[in-house]
Amino acid sequence: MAIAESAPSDGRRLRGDRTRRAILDAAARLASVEGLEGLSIGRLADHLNISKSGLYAHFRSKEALQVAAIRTADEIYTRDLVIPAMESAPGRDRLIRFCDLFLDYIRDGPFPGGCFFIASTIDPARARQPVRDALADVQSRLLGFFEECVREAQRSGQVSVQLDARQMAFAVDGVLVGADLNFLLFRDPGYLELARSEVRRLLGA
Amino acid sequence: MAIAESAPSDGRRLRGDRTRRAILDAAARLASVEGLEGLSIGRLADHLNISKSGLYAHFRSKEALQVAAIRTADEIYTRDLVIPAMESAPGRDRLIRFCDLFLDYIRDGPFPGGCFFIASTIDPARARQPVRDALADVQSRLLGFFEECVREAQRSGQVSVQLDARQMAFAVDGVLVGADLNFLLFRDPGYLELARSEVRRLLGA
DNA sequence: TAGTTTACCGACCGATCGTGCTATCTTGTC
DNA sequence: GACAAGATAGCACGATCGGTCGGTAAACTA
Repeated sequence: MAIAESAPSDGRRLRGDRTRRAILDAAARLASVEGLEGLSIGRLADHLNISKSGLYAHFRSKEALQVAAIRTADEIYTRDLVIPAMESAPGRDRLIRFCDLFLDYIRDGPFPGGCFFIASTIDPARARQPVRDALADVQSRLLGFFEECVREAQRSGQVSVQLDARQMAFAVDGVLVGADLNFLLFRDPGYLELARSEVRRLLGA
Repeated sequence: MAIAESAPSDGRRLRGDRTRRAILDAAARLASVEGLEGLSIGRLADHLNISKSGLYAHFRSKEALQVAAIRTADEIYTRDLVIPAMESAPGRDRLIRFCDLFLDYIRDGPFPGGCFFIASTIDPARARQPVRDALADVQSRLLGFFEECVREAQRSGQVSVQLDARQMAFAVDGVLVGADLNFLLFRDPGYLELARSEVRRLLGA
């Protein structure tokens, strides 16, 4: 719904949609390395072998491109991490599965600069409000997902009800963020394994 | 040792040293917002009311400025966080004290963009090797400090010896990084309090 | 076939980037 | 007072930034 709403018979729009998708995929990948602000229109166009003005025909401003890239990254993470994690049982298993997938994704996923959202969250001090809002929205939903997993795990007795579910969700988020940053800095996958152990320890598994 | 090694009687060098220090302080502050790469010589000079070339006379390249800014930030953190934390008893108390000081620093400290090093660690994908190395060195020492605190806490029986000290240090680092990022994104000090509780919970206090 | 819509391009704009070169002050030594 | 050293400024460079404009080719509609 977000991107394609044209008549499928129109070859012009089909071509445009394909281009737009290619731009957004590349933008999300590049932004994980350069950050959302550091992402430059010129370099992005070069990388796609199209002209800057051709790219600009699809997004009226850099800000519009940034917001669309955030939505694209969100869709990619949902497709590759959230939905597969949903196949695991609700609660602890699901949360651990998500974390494992995320840690794999840092090393082998399509984002060469580590997690797209962590790279983008640093920039927002400079970013304009719509960009900040889009990022905050994604992060809210992520923390909510974690918290719901913890609550479900508490309902089923896997995790002590003494623990604050919100705080546990925050702790898990911290482990993943720490893994991303330390792996980026040291290029040492050991931190990903450390994170894997720590998530299990946190959840008493 | 790092900066001033001139004869204290020479007014010329005194003036230069004062300027250099002012540049580095402002650079560290600005870099916490813009990142080390996003930090621009022109804006930095404007902010200090000096000319770009006047600034450039002190640092032969942007890279040299970046590395010097990292060293400066390191000194600031050592002065304001590490040394005060050293007044607390070794082990758990010292680590908790450091974390509390760090979380206060995010909100009220001299770095308006949150922790300087977290903001800078995102960029290094783009950064040149000397910059990466300087950042990795600081982070190594931080994790080492955490780990030593945990080990000492284990020696004195405050923390179970069953736990992996390296993993605990990593977990504490993750909580602090998560607090910084979530506070930056949501501008909600609640995440700092959440981090405070979580550090205590991790260390069994 | 004529006219319209859409995708895309080349050329260009003003601003800013990092970085040099050449003065010009100020402060020191003799 | 002559001279050197160091701090700082003025100016300009090539490159790149985000962004605009007029135009062309292709695809659709009538």
